[in-house]
Amino acid sequence: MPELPTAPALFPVTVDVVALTVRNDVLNVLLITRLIDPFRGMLALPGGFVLSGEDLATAASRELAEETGVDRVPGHLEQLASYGPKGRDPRGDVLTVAHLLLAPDFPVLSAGSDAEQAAWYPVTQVLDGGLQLAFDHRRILGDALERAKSKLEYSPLGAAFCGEEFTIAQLRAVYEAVWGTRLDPRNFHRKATGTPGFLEDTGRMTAGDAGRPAALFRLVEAARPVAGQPSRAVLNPPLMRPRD
Amino acid sequence: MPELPTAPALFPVTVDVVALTVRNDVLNVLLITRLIDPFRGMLALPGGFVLSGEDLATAASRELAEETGVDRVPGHLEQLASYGPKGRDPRGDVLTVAHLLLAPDFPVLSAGSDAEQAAWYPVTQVLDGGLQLAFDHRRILGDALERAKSKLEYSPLGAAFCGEEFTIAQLRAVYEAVWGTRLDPRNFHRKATGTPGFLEDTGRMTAGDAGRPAALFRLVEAARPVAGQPSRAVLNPPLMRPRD
DNA sequence: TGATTTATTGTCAATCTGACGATAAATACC
DNA sequence: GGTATTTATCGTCAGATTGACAATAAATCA
Repeated sequence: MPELPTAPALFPVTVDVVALTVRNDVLNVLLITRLIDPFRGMLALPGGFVLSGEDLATAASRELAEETGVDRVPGHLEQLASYGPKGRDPRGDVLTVAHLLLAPDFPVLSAGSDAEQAAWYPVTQVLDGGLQLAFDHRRILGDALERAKSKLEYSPLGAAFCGEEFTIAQLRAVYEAVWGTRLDPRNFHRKATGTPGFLEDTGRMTAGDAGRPAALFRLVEAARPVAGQPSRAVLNPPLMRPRD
Repeated sequence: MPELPTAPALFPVTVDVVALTVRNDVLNVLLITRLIDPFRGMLALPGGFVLSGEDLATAASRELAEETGVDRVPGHLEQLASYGPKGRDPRGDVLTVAHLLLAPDFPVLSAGSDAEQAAWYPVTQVLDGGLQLAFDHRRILGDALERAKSKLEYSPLGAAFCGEEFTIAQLRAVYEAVWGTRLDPRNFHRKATGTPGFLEDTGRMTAGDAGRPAALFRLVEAARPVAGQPSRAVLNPPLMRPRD
């Protein structure tokens, strides 16, 4: 990074949040309906401008709070990627730093008539179906989905979609929803419980549901991801392990 | 992303490039010596301001070209992460979008006396040893190294450090340098050549080196990463595979 | 009281992995 | 030239992992 040449170009910077959750065994994304131009009336990712003196993670959680009413980050928030600044906003060059939130299903603010209404939408409806998104948000959602899929492969972040305590079946439903596949319950159980440093039996059980009660697990403390930071691989062996 | 409120804050945006290569079996990073304040005389990552009308990837490759003299991107360039804008530049809030370049060893411009001199430095000297970096570049380098390490685990990007054609031993040297470990040559050979869709035998052999000549391989066309885009996992099986 | 549903434990063959022996094919040394 | 050395490559074998699927456990449902 060299000196200020004459005067460097200045850009408005926004954060956008791709909030994903699993509802009714289907992956959902949180979208708001835009009330003003450009793209008025269209669906968009929640987000907004970074304020001066503010950090990216701060801005992302602030915008999430403003547009959904949550009082604190309800899951795992990490940076996804940055887009722009060229040619993604009709008003001019705007850089956006997209973030990814993996969270249990949480209620969104039922805002008044003049606020931007946030709501959950099935991801497939947006990516395959006819739902249009503002700006380049469709591409961002696509990248977010890719990231989420691969995160499940080699990190314990699947648990971020569950609450504090969860059953193996609930965890499996997350994998099935994100990957869009079915998994063998018996093999999944073996792998999930057999992976060292992943799950911890709470000793408690579910009750009241149909079928045999299930044991409740929680994420091992050390496996819990640090907010905003990349999470260490836990589930998968590398290409090859060191000999020493 | 809502409307322009009153007037959104504007930020200078820079790109920084963490260029990694393997020289003499050791992972090296490209650094420049700063000629002006702040941090004059200190080592820093190559980078600079994003110009108006420019995209991030464009800016990154332009800055790399300006500071090293390469005429085109000499390896795999992808976005790493964004940092700031708060509290990382004494002159004020500056957002930087860090990029990661994985490339074969390439010569850097021997600039005149008034240009910023770029040179390769062993990564361990920076992270463990006494070398200080300007701004938050030490943290960025640390993140880049983490990313590079994990990329090798589940993507074919190790080959990005090699030239067009390479031997299995050269590829293994990459893994050993990035991971800082030793790998069993026989098992590595088996895994590398046995992974479908990874390597392709060119039919040609090395000659002149000590020992038995080695077969030359190249990356399978379909496995070649798209510049700037995340690369599909190739080497490792996922946590669990779809049943259907 | 079954019938049904869901959870959990096993079993077994195929594959993969890690440790390491043996052989192949070049250069290096004398 | 002949042998030592170096590096590449192929094989072997036991243990771990995976995928397919049987069997059992423990609840609700009808």
